[in-house]
Amino acid sequence: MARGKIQIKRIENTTNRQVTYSKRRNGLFKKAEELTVLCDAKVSIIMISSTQKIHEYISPGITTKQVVDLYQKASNTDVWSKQYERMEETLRKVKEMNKRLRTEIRQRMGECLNDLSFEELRGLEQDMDNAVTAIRARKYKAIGSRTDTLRKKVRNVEEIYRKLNQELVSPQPHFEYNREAREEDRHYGLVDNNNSGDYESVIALGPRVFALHLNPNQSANMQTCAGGSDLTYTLMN
Amino acid sequence: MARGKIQIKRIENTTNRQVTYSKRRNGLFKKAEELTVLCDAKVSIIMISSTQKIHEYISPGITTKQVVDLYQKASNTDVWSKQYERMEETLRKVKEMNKRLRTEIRQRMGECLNDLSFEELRGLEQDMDNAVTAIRARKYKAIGSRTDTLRKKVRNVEEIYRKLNQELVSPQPHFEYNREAREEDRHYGLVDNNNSGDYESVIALGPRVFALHLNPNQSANMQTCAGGSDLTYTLMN
DNA sequence: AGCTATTTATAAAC
DNA sequence: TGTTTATAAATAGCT
Repeated sequence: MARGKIQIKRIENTTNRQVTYSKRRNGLFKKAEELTVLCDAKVSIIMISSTQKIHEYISPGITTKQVVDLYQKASNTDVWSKQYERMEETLRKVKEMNKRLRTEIRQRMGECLNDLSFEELRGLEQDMDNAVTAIRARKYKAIGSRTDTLRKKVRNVEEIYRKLNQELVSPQPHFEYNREAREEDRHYGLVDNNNSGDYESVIALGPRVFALHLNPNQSANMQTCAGGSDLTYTLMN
Repeated sequence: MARGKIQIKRIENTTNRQVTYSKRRNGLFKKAEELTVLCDAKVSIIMISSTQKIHEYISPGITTKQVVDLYQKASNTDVWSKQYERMEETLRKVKEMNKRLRTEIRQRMGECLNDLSFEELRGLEQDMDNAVTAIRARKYKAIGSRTDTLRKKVRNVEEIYRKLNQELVSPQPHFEYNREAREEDRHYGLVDNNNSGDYESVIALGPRVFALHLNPNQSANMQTCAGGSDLTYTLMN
C-alpha cells in the first residue's frame, strides 16, 4: 500500500515477513481499538506468528476468557465447556464403577456381606468355590512344574554323589567333572546361586531329604568344578 | 478517514454506529486475512457488537478452538486449563485403578492367574479360603434365621391343625379362631399371601412335610376365620 | 449498498 | 525496531 502495490501472497524473505507481520499486527490492533471505541464493541484478537509467537489484543473492560466464553455459548459448536462437562460425567461414572468394583472385591474377601440377599450369598459362595478350585489347580500345577525341576536337580546331584563316592571307594584315574556335565548343571539351575528359595522346597520333597548348601567361602573340595561360583554339596539323610 | 477526519470516540447515532461497525469489521477481517497470507500467521478474531451479536474471523487451516487452546497453554495465568489438565490426570488415575480392580476381581474369580507368582498364588488361595469360610458362615446364619422363622410358622400351623382336629373329633361349642390368634398368624407371615417362595422351603424342612395351599375361591369351610383372606390348610404326610 | 474525497496504513527505503 | 515518504487502501459522509 505504498511505494508500489504488493501481491497478497506469502512473503518469502523471512526478515521482510517478520517486519510486515509486526507492522500489520500493530495496524490490526489499532483498528481493533478504534472499532472498540467508535462502535462500543468488544474485540478479541489472538495471533500466532510463523515463529509460533502469540500476541493478543483485547478490548478494555473485558477479558479474553470472557469473550471465549461468550463465543462458546453463542456457537453451539461448543469449544470447551461441553467437553469439560463430558469429562466430568465420565469421571463421575468411572468413580462410581470404581466404588462398585471395590465393593465386589470386599464381598469376595468375605466382608460387607450384610447387603447381600440369601440368593446372592449362595451364588457368591458357589462362585468362590469354583474360583478356589481353579486357583488351587493352578497352584498345584505350579508346584508340579517346580517339583519336576527339583526332581531333576536331585537326580543330577545323586549322580554326581554316586560318581564321587565310587571314585572315593575305587579311584578312577581320569574322572572329570567335565564341561558337558557343568552345562547340564547350569541347565537345571544348580550353578546359579541366587535362587536360594528352592532349597527349602527340596527339604519338603519326599522321604529322601537333601540339603543343598551354598558356601562361597569354602572352595577347596571341588576344584573339578572350575571357573564357576563355588558350590559345596552336602548330602544328608 | 475520509470526507473529514473523525474523533475516535463512541458514535452516538445508533445507525451510524452500526454502519461503521459493519464497515470496519469487514476492514479488520480483510486485514487479518492479508496478514495471514502475507506473513504465514494464524489469526483468530472474535467480536461482540454493541447489540451483542458475535462475529468471528479465523485463518484458514486452523480452528478457533485450537487457537484458544494454544493461547491458554501460552498464558499460564489461566486457571481453566490447569483445572482441565488436573481433571484429565485424575480421570487417567481412576481409570488405571479401575483396571487394576478388574484384574483383581478376575483373579479372585480364578481367571488370569498366569501373571501371578507362586507365592501370590498361595496367598490368594489362602485369602479365598478365608473368604469362602466367612461367606459360608454368613449363609448358614441366614439359613438359620430363615429356618427359625419357618419352624415357628410350622409350629403355629400344627397347633391350628391340632385344635381343628380336636374339634372335629369332639366338637367344642364355642371354639373360635379369634382376633388374637389371627394377629399371631399375621406376625409369622401366615396371613400375608405374596411370599409364596417360602412354601418350597417348608417342604424341605424335615421329616414332617407340610404343604400350605392358598385358595381364595374356597371359603366355605372356615367361617370362623372371618374378615381375612381365605386360607385352606391341607395336611399331608 | 455504492460513490468518492479524504484520511490512514504501510512498502520500501534508510 | 524507528523514521520517512510516496503511494495504496480504507472509509466517513453522502446518496
